[in-house]
Amino acid sequence: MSSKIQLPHDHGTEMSRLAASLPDEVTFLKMSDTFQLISDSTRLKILWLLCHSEDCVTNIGAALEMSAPAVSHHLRILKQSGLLATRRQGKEVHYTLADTTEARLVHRIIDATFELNCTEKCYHPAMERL
Amino acid sequence: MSSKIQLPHDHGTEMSRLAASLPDEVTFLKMSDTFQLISDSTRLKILWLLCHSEDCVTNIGAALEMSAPAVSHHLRILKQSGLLATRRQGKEVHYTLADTTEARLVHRIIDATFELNCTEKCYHPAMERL
DNA sequence: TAATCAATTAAACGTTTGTTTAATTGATTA
DNA sequence: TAATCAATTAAACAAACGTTTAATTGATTA
Repeated sequence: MSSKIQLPHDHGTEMSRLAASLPDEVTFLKMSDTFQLISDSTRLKILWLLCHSEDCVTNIGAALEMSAPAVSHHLRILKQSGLLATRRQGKEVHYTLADTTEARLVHRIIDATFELNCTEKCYHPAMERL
Repeated sequence: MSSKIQLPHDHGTEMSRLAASLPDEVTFLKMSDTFQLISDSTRLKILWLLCHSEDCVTNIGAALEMSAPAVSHHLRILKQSGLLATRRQGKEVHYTLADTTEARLVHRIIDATFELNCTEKCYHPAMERL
């Protein structure tokens, strides 16, 4: 039998059992941080592009009609969070989606949200979970 | 043949084709707004609870060990966004997940994120898409 | 109708966020 | 090495956010 937590009111719901099995604080913080990354429309656009291609800062800025510093600012946030990886190519820095579980989760969420059909190139076993 | 957008650099990527089929601004704003709702750990906890039960403000506050005004503030945001619905039960107000496509998308995202197994009770055809 | 409990609202506060402009660093090539 | 192009960093600023405390509204019941 699973444990319960005593609540002020008893409405016969699952709430007291749910409260007892609430994931811990750190998990909620990590997950809300991930959602925070895609809660800005500029970052969502950048990720939408990088889920299906890769390119330099200048091209990403041109595609979104945004200034280089503005794009760079968001790319830095996304890279620091571990969602993006970079590769220097001469004068340019090419950004790609990172090869991590978190990045694949975000990829899946974006695909589902925009109802894209992802090609085989995008397929990855860890993405099955969403 | 799909159209392209002229970019400053040509790296032979899909970027110029992607840029031409970028979803419109309003779509990105709507979707980032949805993610903004789950980018706060308190709201994520509330939604995690309400994805699988329903209850009054007092019980939700007790489950999360938070003050009534703080919980009420977030419930208002979630209700105004259309993610939650309410039902007055005497002195209490019971909150439930709304019966909308957006709410089902959020439900799916949360389940996938926390790797919950959703029971039949949670099943809904529109959720198949994620 | 007075008291009580539940929920919401309002005001205030400090914090975080995203953009802009300007300056700087990194790498290539004329 | 001087010039050029790409990218980043820094400072400044307004706007948005989440919590707290205190006051208020809504509904029930003694």
